[in-house]
Amino acid sequence: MLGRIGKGAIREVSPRRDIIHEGVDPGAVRLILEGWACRYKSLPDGRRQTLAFFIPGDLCDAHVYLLRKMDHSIGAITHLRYAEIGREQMDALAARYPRISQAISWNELVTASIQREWILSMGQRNAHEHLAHLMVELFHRLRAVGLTRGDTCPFPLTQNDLADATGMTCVHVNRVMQELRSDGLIELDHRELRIPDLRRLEKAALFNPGYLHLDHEGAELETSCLLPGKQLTH
Amino acid sequence: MLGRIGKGAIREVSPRRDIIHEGVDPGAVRLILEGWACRYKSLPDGRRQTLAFFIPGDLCDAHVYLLRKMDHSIGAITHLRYAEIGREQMDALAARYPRISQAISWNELVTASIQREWILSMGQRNAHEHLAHLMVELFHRLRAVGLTRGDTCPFPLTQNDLADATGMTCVHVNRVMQELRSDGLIELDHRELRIPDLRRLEKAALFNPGYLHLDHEGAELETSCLLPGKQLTH
DNA sequence: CGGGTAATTGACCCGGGTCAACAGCAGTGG
DNA sequence: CCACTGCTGTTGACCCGGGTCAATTACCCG
Repeated sequence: MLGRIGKGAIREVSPRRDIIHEGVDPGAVRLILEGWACRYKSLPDGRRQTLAFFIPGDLCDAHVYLLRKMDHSIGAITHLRYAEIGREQMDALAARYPRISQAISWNELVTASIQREWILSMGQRNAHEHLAHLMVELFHRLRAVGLTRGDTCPFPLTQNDLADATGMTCVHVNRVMQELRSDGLIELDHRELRIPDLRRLEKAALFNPGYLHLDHEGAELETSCLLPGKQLTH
Repeated sequence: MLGRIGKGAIREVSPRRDIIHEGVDPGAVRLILEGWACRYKSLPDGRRQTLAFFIPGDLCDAHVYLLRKMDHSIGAITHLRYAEIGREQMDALAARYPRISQAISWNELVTASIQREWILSMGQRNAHEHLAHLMVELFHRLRAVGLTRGDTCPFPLTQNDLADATGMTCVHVNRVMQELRSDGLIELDHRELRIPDLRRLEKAALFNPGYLHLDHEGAELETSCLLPGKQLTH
């Protein structure tokens, strides 16, 4: 039923297009249905930092509409399909289906937790650990919404995207990725990532799954339940 | 009246003590009444990263009680006085005073926004810009809760604290701070920070105040309204 | 075939890390 | 009063992870 409510405001954008820009009034919440996007900020001189990646099932800032101005931008990485849910609609949904409101709060908490782990990565992990960590994180998140097949998952990020996200140069990303490959930790081909031995990559990344809170009692509450094909039992 | 409700659970800890540790069940929300604290994470080999600083009026993760386990720790920096507000109490408050619930949501959003700005700092700002930015941010936040006097504010952080927060070495923090001082951008003495020319420091920090959302229509909704001496008009 | 994006490589450089010693205090216990 | 300890700040010498610059090589895709 959620699907139907949202259907009035389904939008699509092409790769590398912004869907909302810093400084404007957010107005609505966005739910990613298909494709990847990213949240980013930039400095006046052009330096740019990716703050988060969004995959299907992710909500772009459920509560931002409380704020007057976006403090960051959101851009499509691949071709993107998303639902735009207006403020009133959102409030109505929350009031009507308490589980949705719960799911959203939970989603926000996990998002914040991921942001914190990114700060840890940027401050303390070296380039190898950082990139490895990023890939492990994305693999787990993709798996949670059923977008992996065995030990492989889609991976549309360019080395430039990885550079923006880690604060490194794409030249250095390239060199480190080559080492990860030659160490047999990852295989990357045609935008498909294969992780032959997840445990080994996790160890190399100093990965501790706790921050993703995948074990939560309300795991089935994930906003992925808003994705098409799922039913809310209310 | 808030004050009274909280009064049953006012606690104190000495400097450098943890008030809650990664892995445990949070159970309650904490409201800082006096002193500074920090949120931090560490890697198994001891590398440590500060994720946020808390000053009076700050709420430590209003919604964390939805999660089973803390994914980070919170430690006192100075002597600290805080209120512990249990889950039921929190829910009761939120139900009774809608403005409080609003204030909390707003606080969470700002906290997340600050985390994002930190990622930007870590990834794109150099050491000078990063440290300058951190000081400007803290100054603004302290001013918003009335803890500045003119161009000065308390500043209990050691160079080690700054190193943990910025991902630099305390040796390098030292050198950069000396340059900021010799450039006349800051004066720091006896844990008191003076910023002779805020605009100039902000420029050096590439500071853009938007992310703090200080101009929000509900600025008076800040959780600082939970601090003693303030009345809720409901 | 041409143009554009993404990946790769090499040579060189620099911001910031590492290691180690030392100075200034405040507290503390004798 | 003083020796001792521990924390914070400071300094110097040296090193390295990762950045910079620039050229080259795949790939698409129309």
